[in-house]
Amino acid sequence: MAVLAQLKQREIRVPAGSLLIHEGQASTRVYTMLDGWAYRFRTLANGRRQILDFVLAGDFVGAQHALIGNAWHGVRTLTDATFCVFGRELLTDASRLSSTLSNDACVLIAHECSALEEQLLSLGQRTALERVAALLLITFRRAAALQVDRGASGVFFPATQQDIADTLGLSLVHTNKTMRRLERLTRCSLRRSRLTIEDIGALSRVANLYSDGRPITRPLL
Amino acid sequence: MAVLAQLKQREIRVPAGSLLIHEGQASTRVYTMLDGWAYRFRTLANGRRQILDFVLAGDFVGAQHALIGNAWHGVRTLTDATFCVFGRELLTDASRLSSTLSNDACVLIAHECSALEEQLLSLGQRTALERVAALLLITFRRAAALQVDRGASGVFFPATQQDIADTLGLSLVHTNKTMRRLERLTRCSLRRSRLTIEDIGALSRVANLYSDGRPITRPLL
DNA sequence: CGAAATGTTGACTATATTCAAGGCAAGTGG
DNA sequence: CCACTTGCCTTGAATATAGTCAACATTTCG
Repeated sequence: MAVLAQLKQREIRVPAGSLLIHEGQASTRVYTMLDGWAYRFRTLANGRRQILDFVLAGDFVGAQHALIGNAWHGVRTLTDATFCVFGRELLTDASRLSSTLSNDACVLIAHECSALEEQLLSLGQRTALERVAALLLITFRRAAALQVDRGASGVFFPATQQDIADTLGLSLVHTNKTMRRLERLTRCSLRRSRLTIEDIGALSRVANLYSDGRPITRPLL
Repeated sequence: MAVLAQLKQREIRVPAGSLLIHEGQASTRVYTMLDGWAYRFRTLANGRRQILDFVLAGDFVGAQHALIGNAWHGVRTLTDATFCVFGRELLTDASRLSSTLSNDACVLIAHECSALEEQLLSLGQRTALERVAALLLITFRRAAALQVDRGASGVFFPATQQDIADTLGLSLVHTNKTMRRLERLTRCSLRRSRLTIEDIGALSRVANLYSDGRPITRPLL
């Protein structure tokens, strides 16, 4: 912890819609999100965009860029957000600084891999309805875990339907129709950035999630 | 290196089609593949299978399982294969053992993340034709890098069309038709596990890859 | 209040899946 | 050596799923 505090350069506050990291950028900084929402994405030459995952408070940003040199995804904020800024030494020299720190970083990246795999399962094998259900469920769990009421009053989820479409590899129109259908089927709703789920069980059955709902424990940086 | 040799428990040789790691297994061992082909996968409750990526010589297997406790993918061999077996201390205590080792492990996992992201881009945004092209191209590059002739004579790629279909999130039939079409368009071919590419440029243009073709340098374990 | 962004719906089209049938190649046992 | 099986590849036809286009409603924000 003392080591962490020493490496911390400062906190930054950025407005909604900011490009925190460019695609292909070789970043010398690593961030952890303290507050707000963002997403990681890649864009194809023809302009189509794939959102890889959403970034919430506590998540790591820029690890790949620091470790690989330049990574091929960008990061953009969905809301105003605050980040804690570290130098890349946090990762590249972690083992020299603190053995637990270094190990924690590895574990966090491994968790990120695991989340990407679940998403891959969605895009490859799930129907549109299942994809939407899986995304809402996973997002709900993550956001709810950050709230004191554990999501009893619903959670804030600031993605537009276009964002969700780009996450799930579906068209905007089809995403819209599928969300309305899911809403009818399981009484979950996402209106005005507020996600509420009446019957988690019903949604889970539709989603066909791979991992069980066990709360994930992971280190904090 | 001395540390590595000390951690190495033994080498194992497994036949084609073996399940090296079960889905959901909490493994205490970590492997690096020395020779052969394998793939990582997850299965849905309804039986549909998503192949996450292919494992070639030099690749790490089981890092997630060792770091997270239990990870949700399995690993199965496509050919007879040999692995180098390490205890999980390789990862969990890496920083105490050697600072470069610990950092290298992080970098390898970060590369894996990056590869998953490219695959996510395929499943989410690319057409069937583009997906096949991207997979063949990436696989060709990886396999060619392991050969002395750099793939001049083609490379060995032991996946069946069903495997490829499960990798790309397509049906077997559509995969077949698309591969035939791609073969006509770019004069690449995959017959009897032998992948040859006449015109890399043509294939690249179809594939619309995100990352450029720069050879990837990464640490070896 | 008005403009711009986001959400909603229907009709039509394209892409991919499913079903079904047959082909080829490698391996097995008589 | 040859029939026979088995696994994998190939193709066409019918169907389902998702994408595109277009119009309009609603919300958000300046």
